[in-house]
Amino acid sequence: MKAFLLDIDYVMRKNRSGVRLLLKTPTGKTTRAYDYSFEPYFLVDADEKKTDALKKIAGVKRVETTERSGRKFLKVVCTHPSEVPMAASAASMHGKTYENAIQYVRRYLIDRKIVPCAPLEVEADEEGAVTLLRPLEGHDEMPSLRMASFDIETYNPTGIPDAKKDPCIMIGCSASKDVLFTTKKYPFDFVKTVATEKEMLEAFSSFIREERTDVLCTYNGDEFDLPYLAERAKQTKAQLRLGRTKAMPFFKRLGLRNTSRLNGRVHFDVFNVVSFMSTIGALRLPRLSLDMVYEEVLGKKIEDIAKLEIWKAWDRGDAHLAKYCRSDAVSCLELAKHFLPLEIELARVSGTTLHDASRATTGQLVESLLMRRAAERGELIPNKPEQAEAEARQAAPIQGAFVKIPEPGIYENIAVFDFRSLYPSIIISHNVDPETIGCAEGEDAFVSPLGHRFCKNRKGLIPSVLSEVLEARFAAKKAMKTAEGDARSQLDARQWALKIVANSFYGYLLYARSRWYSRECGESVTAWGRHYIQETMRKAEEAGFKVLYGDTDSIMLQYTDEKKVMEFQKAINAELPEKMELELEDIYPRGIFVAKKQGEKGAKKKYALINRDGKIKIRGFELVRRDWSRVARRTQKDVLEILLKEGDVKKAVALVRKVVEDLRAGVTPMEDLVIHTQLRKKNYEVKSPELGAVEKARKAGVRVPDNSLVSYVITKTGKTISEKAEMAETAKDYDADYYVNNQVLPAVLKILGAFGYDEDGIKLGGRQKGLGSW
DNA sequence: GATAGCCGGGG
DNA sequence: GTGTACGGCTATC
Repeated sequence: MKAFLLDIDYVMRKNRSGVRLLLKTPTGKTTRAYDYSFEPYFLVDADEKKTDALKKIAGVKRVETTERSGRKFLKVVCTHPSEVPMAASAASMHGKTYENAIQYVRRYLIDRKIVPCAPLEVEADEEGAVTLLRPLEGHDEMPSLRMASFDIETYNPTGIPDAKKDPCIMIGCSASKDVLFTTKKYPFDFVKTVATEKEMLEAFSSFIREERTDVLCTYNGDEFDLPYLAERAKQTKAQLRLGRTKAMPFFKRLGLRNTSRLNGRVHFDVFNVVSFMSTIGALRLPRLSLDMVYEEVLGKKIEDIAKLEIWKAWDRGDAHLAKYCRSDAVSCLELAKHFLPLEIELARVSGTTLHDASRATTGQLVESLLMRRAAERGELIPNKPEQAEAEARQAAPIQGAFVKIPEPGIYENIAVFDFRSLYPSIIISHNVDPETIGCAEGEDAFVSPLGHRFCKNRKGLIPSVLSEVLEARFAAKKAMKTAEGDARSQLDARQWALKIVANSFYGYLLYARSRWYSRECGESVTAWGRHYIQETMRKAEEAGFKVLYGDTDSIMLQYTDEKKVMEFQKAINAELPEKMELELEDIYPRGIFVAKKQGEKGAKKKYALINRDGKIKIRGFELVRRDWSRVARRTQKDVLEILLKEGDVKKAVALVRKVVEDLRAGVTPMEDLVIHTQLRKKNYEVKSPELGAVEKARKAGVRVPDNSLVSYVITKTGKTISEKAEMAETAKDYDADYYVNNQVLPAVLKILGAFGYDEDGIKLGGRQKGLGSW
């Protein structure tokens, strides 16, 4: 039969080790298969004479010879995966050990050439034991998966929920239908009322089973919902059977995070995906809360409730709570559906399971792919570095990219160029690889600006795999042009996944825990990068452009004649090595560059541009922070818009003055003045404003838990700021001076400082020192 | 400006 | 369970 691998785990049955495959057939059936035929092993770099000594090590079943990278190694086969670490450690006295720190399941996937989420041919006997398993060609789409999501609410009046004592009060689910399990009655069809918490956990488990869920989605279920429910099940003696067996959720540490796995279903934690998107810059948000992410990604608002009000709403029997809980489950499922195609493609590109791919860092994705390809090429997979080595690598930074610092100010007619995939194209064009470096003098080589020599005669693993990735992306983008509907969106997800992986290779060369770390390769890449961008800038100046700014792989030029822009691009591309290309990103009628700090000269990485469609592109500015009042945030945004759309600095200053006047006149609405800060344990020597506000509230008998998100206003009463701070609900007036001097002015000075304005200048409306022509 | 230490998401 | 792994921001000197 044809099938797709949804998940795989290790099993031991009748003292035999093997893997359990979770498979999805094209007809939509989800099924299981077992394979006990794969033996764990590791390699030793030692002479055959050591065979007998190695055989005597506990757990060793057999010793064979094998070849890697054209050299002989001893292959030590163990009976069980769990014996490998001890056996490898014992074997290390006979020779250096390799490929011993590769998880059994991963080794299985590599050696059997099985790619998760990609088509396979499987044959199994009646008991599910695999008799044939091989990969099939092609990029067939995964059959559609049955998805469900859930979100829990807890009763925690004393602060952060404690699963040992605070009960779970609601479980909202979204699948083929929305159902909410709780112990109170609510006037909604989607609510299922049960008698006890125990019954709630069990009814929820049944629901997930009845839905025959393949992918169970959560938002931070790895660290919150699933461990919490597991503990509640323990406390209430409930059967929490969320998998396809009787087993409880399975918890495991993955680096510094916990993961929660289910038996026979994929636990898809959307928060992991979202934080990954945030770290690669595909999602730019100051906070990754479910409501903010939902609004940013899908453009829809969520039912909202203050977290601290949940227990009160429960006590009151407020029906709003049920709606809120459901909407969290619904939005979680929608986000999961939005990101799943990309994660499936990342799993296919990297060769890791959906579970692992959706929790992987970029380095892990690249490493998985390289390990696979190295094995296919018969090359030795290098070891991970020892702790000391990793620390030494981390402590030795290399010279990075070139940045041309711009003159702060406002500019018109800007053409922005980017080198397409600069670092990947440098790696490929110059055969940058830890194995090709160090080419002998006289041999044909690419020589980096730092003098490192990369042999041309054999193509390295890294450039080979990277060109394969870029070519696959090119093919996917080409196929997209004629594809429609689902096929098109699958191709789009695929090209995006390939882009993410391609862009991670350079970082992987310098990642401290990389198996293929090479400082020399990394610094050669940036050196070539600096060379190409500087050469291009020099040529731009020769061609009569003003080079405003440049950073790593992008160049911003000010032009007088638009026709020259395309001519310049053509001329540059004619001289670049094959695979390298300068692209015109966009034309911007206006842009501003801002100094990093007041007084600091440069404006590194801090700019805002507006294109011909009026779309604003902002880089490097502090994102909207919750601990700024709305009046400060809004004024900053308005100033930026006036500058970009109208190019009128005076008008921007006038707007700020109006805001200042309103504040002084006391007509600014109170809700624009609220500052939100998370209450944290602090030393009481320096009292923070939020702590001042909380202490006052507590004195008045209001219960404010530790770690609350506190909303306060700075009032007129008191001497210090913390004395003046008062909870937003009870604040009657506000301190205009504070809002002018500590909120609005600092926010706008980040921008207007670039135009020579200082605090007094804005207040008085006059221009300051050395202004340009605007 | 360096560096140590904290925190994310969840209720 | 062959593995024990992050990175950005802030406070503080």
